[in-house]
Amino acid sequence: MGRAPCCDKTNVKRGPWSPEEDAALRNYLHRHGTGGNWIALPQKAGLKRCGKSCRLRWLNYLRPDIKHGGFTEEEDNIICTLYRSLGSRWSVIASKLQCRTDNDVKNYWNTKLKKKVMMASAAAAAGQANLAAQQQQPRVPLPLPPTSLTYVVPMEFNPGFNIDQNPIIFNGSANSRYVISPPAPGTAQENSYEYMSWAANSSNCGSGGGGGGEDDIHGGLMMGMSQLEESSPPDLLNWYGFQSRIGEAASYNNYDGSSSSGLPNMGANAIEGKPSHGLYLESLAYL
DNA sequence: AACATTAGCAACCGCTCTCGA
DNA sequence: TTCGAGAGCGGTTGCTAATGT
Repeated sequence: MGRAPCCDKTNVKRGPWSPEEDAALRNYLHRHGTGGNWIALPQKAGLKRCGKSCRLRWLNYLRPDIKHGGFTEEEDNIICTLYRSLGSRWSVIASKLQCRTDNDVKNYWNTKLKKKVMMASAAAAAGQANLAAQQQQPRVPLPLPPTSLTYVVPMEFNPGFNIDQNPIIFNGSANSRYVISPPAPGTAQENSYEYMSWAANSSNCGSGGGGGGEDDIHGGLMMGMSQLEESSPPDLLNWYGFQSRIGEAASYNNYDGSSSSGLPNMGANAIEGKPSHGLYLESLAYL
């Protein structure tokens, strides 16, 4: 035998509240208060609702001292902090915020804030991994650029390379702000074709967001990326991703459809026999 | 334009807690 | 001390609007 229901479910209305019902409940509570008994309230107020439903409607929606939506950054921080220490004690968390209900806080967490926090922690974890990788291997000076290339970026030797911090390229003008943040060594993305593609298309790669995409892979050695078509001014850059070994010739497609071959410049610090990866950035405008 | 999917949120369900008889 | 009614709470559902295909 289970617990007795709080009301006769067959004789109560369920679902969304109408404006008339809201008005009836609001008027009754303004005149009489709850009287300490929500169960008896609906009958007195002339509502065909369960007492629990009335209580919920009042506490979560009709109460004059509550606000909905528009959570501020400060409220986000409070919720996150309290959630970390208390868990899903929504009523306690809501009590620390001005004019918020537990239901509102709970819904906000489940629909928005949780995702926001997860994305932030994933980004932080990736950052930590990158940092750890950088600390693990000593930073090696970038190789000298070959004549036809503005720069060579062997990620393997310089995983923290950030073109933003190398104003030698394009003097940091608005049209040439290219940032490459390689994924952590050992991850699936590291040096992968997909990553190169991402780098060429990512909004991190400059004003205009790239749009280049990638050319063919030749011999599994060399990846040529098409120029960043949408960069401004156009034809400023060629990007060539590469993956090769010292002494191994590679062929690759140029963005214009022609092909080239030869020994990729692996830089003075390349390690014999060890695969290396990177991006060439070729400045057409500055050659 | 039509349909499918997703996001947001109000409301419900059922369990636990509180308190008075 | 026990019991039961009502309140409180957190998890879940289901509806609707927005967005994507």
